Amino acid sequence: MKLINRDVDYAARALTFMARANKPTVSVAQMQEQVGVSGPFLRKIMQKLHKAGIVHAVKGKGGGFAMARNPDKVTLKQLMETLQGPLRLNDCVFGEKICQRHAACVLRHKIAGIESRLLAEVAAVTIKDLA
Amino acid sequence: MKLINRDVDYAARALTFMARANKPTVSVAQMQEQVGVSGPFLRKIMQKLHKAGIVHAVKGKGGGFAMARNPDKVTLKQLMETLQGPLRLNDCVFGEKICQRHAACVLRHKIAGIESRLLAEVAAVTIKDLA
DNA sequence: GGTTAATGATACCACACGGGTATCATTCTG
DNA sequence: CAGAATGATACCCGTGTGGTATCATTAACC
Ligand code: FES
Ligand code: FES
Repeated sequence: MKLINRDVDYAARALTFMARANKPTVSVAQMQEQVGVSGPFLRKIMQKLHKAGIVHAVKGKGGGFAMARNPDKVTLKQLMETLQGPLRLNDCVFGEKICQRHAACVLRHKIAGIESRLLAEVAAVTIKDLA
Repeated sequence: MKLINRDVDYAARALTFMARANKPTVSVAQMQEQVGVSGPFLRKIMQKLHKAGIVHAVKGKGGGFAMARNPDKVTLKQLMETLQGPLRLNDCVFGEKICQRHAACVLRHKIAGIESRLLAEVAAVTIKDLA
């Protein structure tokens, strides 16, 4: 059971790096050594962050990426949602069609509670906390 | 990100069934319809639970499985550990060898905190709660 | 305007894992 | 001995994840 995958891990590092850098833009080439990952792979991650509006990108020579919001406005939860898909820990493994117990299912109920508390926790961690 | 997988889900149902049944032993054949899973698959799960000492097994005609402890002594955490491996949400994705920052890493620190609270939650849910 | 340095967009690959089935061996009851 | 149950394995297959490669596009600088 993984809470976060590598994408999220690398993204957290890259963003932390950017937050500390305090430059207008940071290129992948400048980050890759510190982050400790190959250039192409890091680019793919940054592109996803770009699509999600977490960073903005400047193309062309001298370009790179920059944070689109303040570091304390970017949460771990957002990174997880962006890079590993929507965060539903467990809706019933069987579709609601098959499962008659859905409403009454105690296990699902318990897990829903755990889930909501977990989400609150990952939403409370920001890049600022990491930098 | 899945909190529990199907094995755990089915196991929870099967154990709940057994807890309510209150018979000396329950065979897979008796459970499979209620649990909603094929016989062979459920057997594989039960065998793992047996190895883990959560149920005991009686072979031969008239045999089956029975809970080895009281339902309030079997926790969701134990099922998860048994059926999906040890529960470390995230030790550093890179081995400790590569990662120099291990001790200082803020992200790891945050996640460790989240993890311990999550484990406490899954350890608090017992089969008795579900039955 | 051409070269170079950067991102954008895809397409692809290889491996591990999860979910599930099949098969044969073993043990107990009657 | 026959039948009913678990024990132990071995296998399969679809999907997800980590990672690479390639080409297109944009902007700066000489
Ligand atoms: S099994 Fe479907 S909700 Fe519990
Ligand atoms: S990256 Fe290794 S512990 Fe943070």
